[in-house]
Amino acid sequence: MATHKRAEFTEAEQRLAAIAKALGHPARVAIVRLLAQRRACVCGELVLELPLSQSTVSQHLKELKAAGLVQGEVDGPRVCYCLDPAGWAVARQLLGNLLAEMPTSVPDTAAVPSCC
Amino acid sequence: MATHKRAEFTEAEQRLAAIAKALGHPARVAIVRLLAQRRACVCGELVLELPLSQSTVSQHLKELKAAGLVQGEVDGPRVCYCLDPAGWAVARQLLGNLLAEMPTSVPDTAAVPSCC
DNA sequence: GTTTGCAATCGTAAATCTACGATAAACGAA
DNA sequence: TTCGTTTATCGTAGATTTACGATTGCAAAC
Repeated sequence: MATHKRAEFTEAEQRLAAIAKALGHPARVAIVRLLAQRRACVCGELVLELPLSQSTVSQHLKELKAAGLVQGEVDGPRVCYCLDPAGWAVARQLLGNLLAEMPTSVPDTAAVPSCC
Repeated sequence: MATHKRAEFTEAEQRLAAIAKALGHPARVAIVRLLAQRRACVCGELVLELPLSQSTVSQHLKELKAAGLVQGEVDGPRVCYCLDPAGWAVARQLLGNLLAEMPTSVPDTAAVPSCC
């Protein structure tokens, strides 16, 4: 039965979860890092940098695109992938909000309430 | 054949991906938010607040615990769940590092290199 | 038009995730 | 000890994810 009950949650919760999920795989973290370091479209070079096949990398890129973190533009025979600043602005916003709500350090007594 | 090639990636990449993955579901985002808002252990109250069954909530809590974001202490017949400040410190660090590397705004020309 | 090279998609397989009900375990209270 | 409450775990089912090779599609080059 599964079939996700995602619809039962907030729009913001789903958006944040989608972004987090996109970053929830080491390969995709590595990809966005590579794209950021080069500050350029790495196209198929990603395949050379990663221990994955071309089709798998393409799939990961598709997910990052779906999450709005990466853009792909056709550039002749190859495809230029860039980070999408707008998507990262949303990510920064949502993740920042979440982190701001979370306990900041161990001596924060508020995180360990009396009932414990 | 799949079986994840996670071992091929950096320790930091895997750690970050694991944290992101834990936050990659709306229910788990909702859970940590609930725990933060109450700043208390909500135990089985979470089940009342969420559109999920008790066993499913328990499973999500298990994953959050595995990611180090949540702690559970037995408190008599019930279990007290609290956010783990240490885990969130790591999350803040790793996510902060990543976000710092990413493009900050649309007019950042560096994010759209010449080859595009 | 044909070939070449790169990337997306298809098909496949195994593993994992999501979700639930049912059951078991742990604890306090009666 | 027995009962009720609370939570974890087991078993199950379907969907999704991860990964790969093979194929297709597309644009430039020949």
